[in-house]
Amino acid sequence: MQEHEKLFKDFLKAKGLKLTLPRRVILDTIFTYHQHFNVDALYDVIRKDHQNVSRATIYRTMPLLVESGLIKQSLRCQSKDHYEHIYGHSDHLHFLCIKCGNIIEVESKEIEKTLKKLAATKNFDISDYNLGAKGVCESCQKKIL
Amino acid sequence: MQEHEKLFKDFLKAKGLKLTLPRRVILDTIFTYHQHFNVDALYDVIRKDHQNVSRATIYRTMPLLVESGLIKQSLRCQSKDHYEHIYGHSDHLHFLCIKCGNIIEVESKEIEKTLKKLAATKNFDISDYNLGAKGVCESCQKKIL
DNA sequence: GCTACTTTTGCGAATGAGTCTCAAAACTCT
DNA sequence: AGAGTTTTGAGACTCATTCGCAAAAGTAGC
Repeated sequence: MQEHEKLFKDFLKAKGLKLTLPRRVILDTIFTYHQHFNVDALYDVIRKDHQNVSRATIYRTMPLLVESGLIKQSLRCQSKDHYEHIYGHSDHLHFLCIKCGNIIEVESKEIEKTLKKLAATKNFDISDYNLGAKGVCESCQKKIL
Repeated sequence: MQEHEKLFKDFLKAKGLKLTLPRRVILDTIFTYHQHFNVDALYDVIRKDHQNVSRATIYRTMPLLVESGLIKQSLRCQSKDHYEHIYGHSDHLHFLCIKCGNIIEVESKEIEKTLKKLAATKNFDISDYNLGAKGVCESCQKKIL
């Protein structure tokens, strides 16, 4: 059993829940194929090998994965919630290109530090960051429109 | 005509569009009553005095207001898009309390500066920031669960 | 102010991501 | 294997947001 499976299993167990086959398939698929993803795309990938995992189950599993700390909710894009890995990935922020939809990831230690400092001044207990910007990426700027 | 009306009118004109009565009502209501708001709440307020402004028109006007730079899209909360003023408000970031739903606003010059610097290294042309964190606010931390 | 033209509006229908229900299936423990 | 719980898939459902359309309102030129 891989590391992330073990973590998820422990998390579930602590809540009296089970690491079932569909949950395992979802978790493994996420950690095999995807960086950023949304449920729809995930569903398509999963369906290739497992025709019997339903959308509902994926939707039901996402909050568990988020709560477990393995993934987090990320940008909302084209009216869909997106997710990204946390486990095994260092904090970073996103630049979302509004022309091509690509996401550029950038290390963000400094911003993170500042944010924590600010939160401390307000006695706010941060559970999750959301840092980024929308704009136009380098290659889209070069395209003549 | 108030300042923000003039700005919006000029913006619309430049696009060959018109500052109609419904658009004016929407704009004025936003700038009179609201800091953060969502379309639903805005609709209720507007309806008190103007029974003939439809939801569809509000939905259609929001992107124009965003594009004009008067307001921006903000946190998404309870499955609803939220908006906030920009015109007349300095940049700030949000701490959203996941217990009580309150939003704490904090000045963020420093983070902004860092973000701009990072964007510059990637040649990314920022049009809109999105900075914030979720967590638990001071008073909710004190509540015993 | 009136005409001709374009944009806008309100209404209700449509869309679509995400949630819920429920009976059947899968786990877990003994 | 059986009892008791949690999960699941399928499809119905919700509800924010968008769309289509015919009527209404703005605008520019007379």
